[in-house]
Amino acid sequence: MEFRLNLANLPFDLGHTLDSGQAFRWAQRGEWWYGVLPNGPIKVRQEESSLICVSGDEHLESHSVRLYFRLDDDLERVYSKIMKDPQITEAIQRYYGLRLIQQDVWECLVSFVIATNTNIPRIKLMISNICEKFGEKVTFEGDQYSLFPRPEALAGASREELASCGLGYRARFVKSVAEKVSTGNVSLDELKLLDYERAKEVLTERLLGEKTLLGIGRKAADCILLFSCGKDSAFPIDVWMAKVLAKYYPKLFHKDMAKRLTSHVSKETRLSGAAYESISASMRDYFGEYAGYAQQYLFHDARKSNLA
DNA sequence: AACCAGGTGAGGA
DNA sequence: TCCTCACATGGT
Repeated sequence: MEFRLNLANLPFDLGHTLDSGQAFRWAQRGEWWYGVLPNGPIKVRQEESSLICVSGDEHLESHSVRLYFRLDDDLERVYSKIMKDPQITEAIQRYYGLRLIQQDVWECLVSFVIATNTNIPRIKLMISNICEKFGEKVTFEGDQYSLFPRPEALAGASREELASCGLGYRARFVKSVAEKVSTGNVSLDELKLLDYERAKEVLTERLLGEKTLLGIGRKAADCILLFSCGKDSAFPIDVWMAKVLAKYYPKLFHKDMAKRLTSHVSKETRLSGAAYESISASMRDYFGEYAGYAQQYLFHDARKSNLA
């Protein structure tokens, strides 16, 4: 299956989008980016005004790819809404065409459970390992690829098997969420229908003092909602974003919150739950309905410029 | 050899 | 509710 999507006048930069740390299974080989969508492997390449897509999946429709890369988002409109200051304006200019993408919710959820307290190269390695060990195999252009493992496959894995993928202490969290999802204890389909606050409650809820989804805290929940559930106002705060906020946006916060941020950056203290939510809400107020887009530009810019 | 990485859960004041 | 600590692993 091969088709090309018309990008005429659409701001879109495939490279910036796939290199921005929101999805972990894309790899650049030559002029192509290779990835695996829920239904199979695909390779994509950008020309001046079109996106060329090649997949072994005969049922893959161009519509699915449009949705995945969110090509129907009016990026100029997004820019006009979030361009509030020189910092974000510069990031937009540098990474013009970077888009949020709409990932599969289950894959995104597991990815950001794995993404805690580690770095992006190792996140990619761990995810690649579990796909190879537990994912269904598919052939594309003579090479073997692995689909992302279904919930049942990871629920059925032993903690040792998962740990052997390099997950470390995350193994028990991954097994736990896989069990909750595969038994239907938690429904991921409903998340897109709920508003941001309610969806975040579902992901982070405690029943009788016990967490339903182990390994998903405030930050992971925000990433999942932003990258797979269309909650564009979600504003995840990780160590990079804390640095950005402390350095360029301290005036947006009350003195005590600004201090907590700098103290958090220098590892003296951690952000309390209330502090995280307060700061994140301030950024939602500041950037508006597309605050998550702003976050992604600032995050990518901070990483690429190796912000101190 | 400490320290860091897209943090989180558990336990106690 | 907040603070503190442990946690697997691989790279500097």
